[in-house]
Amino acid sequence: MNKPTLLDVARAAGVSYATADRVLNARGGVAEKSIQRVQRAIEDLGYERDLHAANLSRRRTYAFRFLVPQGDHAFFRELRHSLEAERAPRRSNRISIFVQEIPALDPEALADALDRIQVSDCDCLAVVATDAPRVTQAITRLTAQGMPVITLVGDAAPDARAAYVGIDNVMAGRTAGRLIRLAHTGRTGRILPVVGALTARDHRDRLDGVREVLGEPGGSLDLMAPVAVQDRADRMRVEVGQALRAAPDITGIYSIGAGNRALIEIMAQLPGQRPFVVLHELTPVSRDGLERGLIDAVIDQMPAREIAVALDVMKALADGRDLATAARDITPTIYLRDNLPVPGRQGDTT
Amino acid sequence: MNKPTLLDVARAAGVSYATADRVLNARGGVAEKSIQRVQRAIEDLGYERDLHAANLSRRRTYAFRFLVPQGDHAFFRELRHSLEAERAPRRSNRISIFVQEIPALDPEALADALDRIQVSDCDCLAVVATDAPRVTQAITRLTAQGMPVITLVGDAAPDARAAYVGIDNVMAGRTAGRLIRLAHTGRTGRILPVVGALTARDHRDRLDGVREVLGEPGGSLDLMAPVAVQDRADRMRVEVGQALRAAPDITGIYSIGAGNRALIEIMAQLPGQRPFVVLHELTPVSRDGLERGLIDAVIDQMPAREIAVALDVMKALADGRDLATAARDITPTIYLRDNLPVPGRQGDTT
DNA sequence: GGAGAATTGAGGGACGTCAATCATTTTTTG
DNA sequence: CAAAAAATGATTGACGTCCCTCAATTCTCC
Repeated sequence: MNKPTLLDVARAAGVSYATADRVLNARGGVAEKSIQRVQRAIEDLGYERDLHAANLSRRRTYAFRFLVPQGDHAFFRELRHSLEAERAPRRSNRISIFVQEIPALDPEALADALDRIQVSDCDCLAVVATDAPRVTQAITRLTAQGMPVITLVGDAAPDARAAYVGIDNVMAGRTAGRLIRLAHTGRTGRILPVVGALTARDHRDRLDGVREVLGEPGGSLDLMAPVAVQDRADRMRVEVGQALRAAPDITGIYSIGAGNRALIEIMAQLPGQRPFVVLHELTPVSRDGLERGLIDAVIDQMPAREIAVALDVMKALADGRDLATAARDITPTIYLRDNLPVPGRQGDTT
Repeated sequence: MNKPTLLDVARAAGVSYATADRVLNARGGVAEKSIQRVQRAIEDLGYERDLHAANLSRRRTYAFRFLVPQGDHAFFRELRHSLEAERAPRRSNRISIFVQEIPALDPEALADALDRIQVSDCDCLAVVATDAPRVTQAITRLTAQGMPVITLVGDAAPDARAAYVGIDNVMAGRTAGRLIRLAHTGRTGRILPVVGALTARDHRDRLDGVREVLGEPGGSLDLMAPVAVQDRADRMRVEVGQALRAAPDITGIYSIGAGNRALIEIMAQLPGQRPFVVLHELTPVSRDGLERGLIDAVIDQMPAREIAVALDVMKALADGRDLATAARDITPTIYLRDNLPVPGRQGDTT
């Protein structure tokens, strides 16, 4: 009735505990036919090793390291905050979380940090990656040396990293595009895309996505040339203000990056019917914008959930478990003013 | 450096292991000043009991029971499927899941089932509740007898149950309303709400939600009287077909319950510009409708996530942990054709 | 100061696994 | 067939906790 133990397996296989243990842990020195019998017994009894007892016995702990960008951008601040929030509950599951902050938007600095990582430093590494040659190379090295590496939020080295946890930015852009189309049902319009910089892969992907959807047949929307604001509110204020004066017939704005505080302020001051606005990341600022009706939709990648999923995936990797059983799908989530989560915690697990 | 053990605590407190153990597990027979010193040491060292070792030692297993409605409605089928999917991974964490199917839409049958549950049957109970007096009474009894009860998907006995895991249906209705408003930017329209039955609390809530939003100032949408189709596709086909013939100027349909296969078929056959359609629950049928562009948005309560969250909450309750640390917020999620999750698993944890 | 009660210490046997050691049995090989 | 090699069995002490017993110490109160 109860879960079978390894002793049950040994008895069922007609071998000693020691032999069953040798098979289970692949210690070698076991005759082929004994291996068969033990595996047969494991099958028959539905034996599963008690991971907790095993970890207890071998004093195993899990050391997981995260390389995340520095800086005060709301998204990464939230990401780091979620990591801190997971620290205590995970700790009681023998998981230690190490967070290392890396200069943002600097592939070389990231590669340097990756190069300094030793296999002995941790059991699994998660890195907010930028797809640069040296980064790919460093990830490949770590993987080759036996350390599982996952990419978080941004992907790189798709052949080497064990998994990517994050949204598909083309999908996110398409989702924004769909919302914009919805809001233009039965009318034409001009849409202004605002990016941080077109050199950023994620921004290009989102732009591609929105372009795909707006270009679908049946639409009559004019996607303007993107304005780049370096993720800065001051640039946003200037550039978007200028664009709106130059083209007062703008009916929609898709802000792909950061600096949205200024965008929301502009909307607050705009006389008459404001354009339809979609932007990314649920932050205190964007939440406030939604609640005050100054913007229409926020596309969020749920950083807390990303961290939770990343930790689950890392645990699975460290245990040598099959990744298929770990959910790692993160879908861009749409927030309108009516389905905002309660400000507290959401998406974490224990 | 390593996590302190109870032996470390005992030493730090200047007492024996036995005394520290007596304090930790409140076995009594300890002098007040010793209690103080041990608690002090626990604080100082940041000691946390190793739950896995403790469970191992006391052979603790968790028995969680779920009362879910029978029937082949896609949502509950998905809910039951998610429960099955969680069975194996949870089992290896000493959690046994028992699922008991209850006649759907039958508060009396549910109350009967609840009445038959003994405290010894399980460590925590999750029930898809209907807010009926006998149900409330049964939940109150179980709680009083010391079994934590949570409500799932549907709430009842808010004073007695330990937590509710599920979406806020008013919020879901509001979200639908917001989407409908978005899709009617700059134009007027008539919206047809379709419910299963107005006796169902969740349907009423959703209807209230959509009414709230459509009634907000600045709108010019006419919310028609709801049509009831008993969650059945055949009724849906008849009723909605009739409504569309009677009022060809319908510009939006909000389907609050089930039977959407027929709704999608109707949309496929409609000549010209079809109405804007929002419905609930991501199922193979609704997913297909989205992908084929026959409907516009699906509001989903993410059953897999609900189950995962419910299990986490139940574990926390069974361990006597603080519920605050368990995320239990489920927000209605919006799916458009562009942010559909990969059909496989999503939202589960291990 | 002494009896009785309260408190404390010491220890042991679980729980299921790991990672050893050492002795014994079986198989292989020349 | 004997010696060497391979395989197996038996056993042990962790890991951190629970739960129990028994004895020793300290305290309380008359």
